[in-house]
Amino acid sequence: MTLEEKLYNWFGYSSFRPGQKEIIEEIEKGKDVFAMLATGGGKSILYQLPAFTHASGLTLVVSPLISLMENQVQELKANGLKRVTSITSTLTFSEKQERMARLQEWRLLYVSPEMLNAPTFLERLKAQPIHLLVVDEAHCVSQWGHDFRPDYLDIGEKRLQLGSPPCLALTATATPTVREDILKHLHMDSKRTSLFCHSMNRPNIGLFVEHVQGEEDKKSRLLDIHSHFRGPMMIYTMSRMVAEELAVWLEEQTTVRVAAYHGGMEAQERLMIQQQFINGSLDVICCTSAFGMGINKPDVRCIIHYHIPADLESFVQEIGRAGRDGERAASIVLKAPYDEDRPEGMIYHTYPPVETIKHLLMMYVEDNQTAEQLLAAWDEEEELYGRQIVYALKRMGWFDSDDQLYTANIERMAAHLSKWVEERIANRLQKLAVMKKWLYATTCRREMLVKEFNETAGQNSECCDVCGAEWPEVAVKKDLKVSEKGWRDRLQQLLGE
DNA sequence: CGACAGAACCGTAAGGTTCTGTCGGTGCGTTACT
Repeated sequence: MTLEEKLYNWFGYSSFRPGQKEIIEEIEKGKDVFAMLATGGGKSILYQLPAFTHASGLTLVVSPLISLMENQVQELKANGLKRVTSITSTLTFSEKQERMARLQEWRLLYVSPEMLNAPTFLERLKAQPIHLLVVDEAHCVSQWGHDFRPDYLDIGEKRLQLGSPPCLALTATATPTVREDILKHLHMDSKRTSLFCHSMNRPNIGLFVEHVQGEEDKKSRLLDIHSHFRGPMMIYTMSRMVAEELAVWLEEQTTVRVAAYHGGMEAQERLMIQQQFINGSLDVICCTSAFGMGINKPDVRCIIHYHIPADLESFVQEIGRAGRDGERAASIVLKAPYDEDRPEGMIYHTYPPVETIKHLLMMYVEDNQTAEQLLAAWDEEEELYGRQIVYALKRMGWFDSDDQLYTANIERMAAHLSKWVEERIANRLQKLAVMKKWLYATTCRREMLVKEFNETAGQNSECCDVCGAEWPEVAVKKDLKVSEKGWRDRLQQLLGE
């Protein structure tokens, strides 16, 4: 059976999208593959097809968000592909046991890197031949792994323990440095890995940066932008509070249907807002970086950065959510003078101060605690610090087999940890510096952006403000809020006020 | 680390200056199988 026939029989598609077939062929040969494909470019079929059509074995997918896993599982099941599941913390203990007991039945299993790192789970998994290990959103290995979710850095080691199955790393955006980082941490041999890198450039998204004086200017520009674009928009801010305040303010000032979205909100509410935006019953989302992964809405016309992101990769990820339908769209950064220094505070805030490191190490010495006991002593706000430190210590090999810390040389450990923190901060400040440089670009912004990804810009229908481009004209839609309000009123009348 | 809001201070009062406290992103896991 040809690949096309398999595709039709199992998924009902009559042809592949550009680039898909070549990648699947490499996977079927058992090779390691790194694939950078534009979002919405059909990444999941790359491993789903081999997973179901291959004679035997399990395809293990490591995915960053539980909601993404659940979406995928639901979608496949709805298409009649039943031998797929996920194992996550949302399940009860017995549900987890039940799904693990049926490992040989599943063709496709979705898990988080943290779950993969759980010893009991890994032991069960080792008994099962793994046909392919997929790392979805692989940029998270580099972007989140080094401090926020350290388990990401262990996927490569777990891969070895699972008998080194072939590995497929998937992402939409990765700079050359991030790419190398991913290959290194997943133990993919760069000489023997097939690389498929489609351009990250999105020619239909115009790039604009506006240097404004302060909050008032930003807000008045928001109104201008809103009345120009009309269509669905996303507004990124750096704080949860600002996201909420902006949503309220826009609601008062305009007729737009708007909601806030950030990581501090209830999961159910987040899900609801996400769906309302996707199905068109919300026009604008004021959000933090929590919003976006897995959002595949074709007609987003404008991405506004009310605050600047801390690096260009995040920026590219975020603006990439505009214009998926190929129609004209825009990225607009509103930058006030002090904005460029804002992320710096956040970067420092992420890592434990040197005194904290020493304090933690002294606690180890005095109480002779294990890593787990020590982590339990940290309160929630400091949990991240505690985890970073414990993780760094583990990496440096300073725990014995009983999870006890070697306490021979605390001063030396503290020095090493401080150096590690300094390097992380320096690394992120460096990335921020590139972001700042881009904001002050005096030559074509697109050229500069794609150059960071080792590409050239080529033909673009929209360019940037430096090149003299204007906001793209987009089809003006009807004023949605008015009809929505009418609908609400009618419903209220039906319900008897 | 650093921006900002609000309180405290100065004092003819009013409004300006200084001080203090608060705020700042992304998510997973967490229980025990016979």
